[in-house]
Amino acid sequence: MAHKHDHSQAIKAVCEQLPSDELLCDLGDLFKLFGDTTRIKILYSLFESELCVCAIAELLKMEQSAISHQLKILKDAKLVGCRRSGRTNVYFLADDHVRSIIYQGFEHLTEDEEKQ
Amino acid sequence: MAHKHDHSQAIKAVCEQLPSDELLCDLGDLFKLFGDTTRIKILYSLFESELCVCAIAELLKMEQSAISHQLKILKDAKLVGCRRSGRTNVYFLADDHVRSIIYQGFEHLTEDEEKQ
DNA sequence: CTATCATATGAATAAAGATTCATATGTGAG
DNA sequence: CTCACATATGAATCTTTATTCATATGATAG
Repeated sequence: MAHKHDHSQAIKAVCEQLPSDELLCDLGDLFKLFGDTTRIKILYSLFESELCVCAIAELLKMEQSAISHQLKILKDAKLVGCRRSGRTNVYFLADDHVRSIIYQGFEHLTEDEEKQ
Repeated sequence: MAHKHDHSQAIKAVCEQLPSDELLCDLGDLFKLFGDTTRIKILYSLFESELCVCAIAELLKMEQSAISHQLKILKDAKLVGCRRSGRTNVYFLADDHVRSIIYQGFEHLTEDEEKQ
């Protein structure tokens, strides 16, 4: 064994409660999507209304290409959906979970500030 | 202007709803903490009971050093707390928000699976 | 005190990821 | 058909970040 004091009981107990490795990885991957400023801003922008790519780029003052790349990631993960309208592509939130996840994070931050 | 069709109205409206840049960055940074498999596993392990470093390392079959580094990140972000007990350091969840944030992500994933 | 266990930490390496640039695709106007 | 606009995408670059290794710190038992 690598260590001297025994916690096999504790480990065993926790181990039984722990979700599968695969689910835990998926969970990490999900939060990773929210763990980038640009993507958070994109998602937040879509809270109220759907938007086309160049509107988002203009709003965030970023290059269209950067936005497109991030939108692709969000779309692949099915956090946003996409619809053609004329020659623009309109993106929208695909899921209300996006709202609630961001909302939880928001709550955490704002409550922290109150404590200070 | 960089583009031709006009969405200044939409941009203006969204812009007013958007939280400050600083808050959005903080939000990204918060989710970044959850966006790593090791950290998610650590947090999840602490759901039921507090644990010392080497118990977590053994549980996750990872090196003590790697766990320590991640625990530092989580502690600096105040997602976990730490208490000395003899010569071991015992870590615990610092905040119920951690549970609810992870829970929301969990919900999203499991509902997705139902749809398939 | 000293030896040993538990943990922390700095530096180095490796891997992942975001942005940019150049260019391709796709669509509608004329 | 052709042009211009909107978007997508591949490759390259730059940054960030996770892990490992070596070692430092800190605490208790004897």
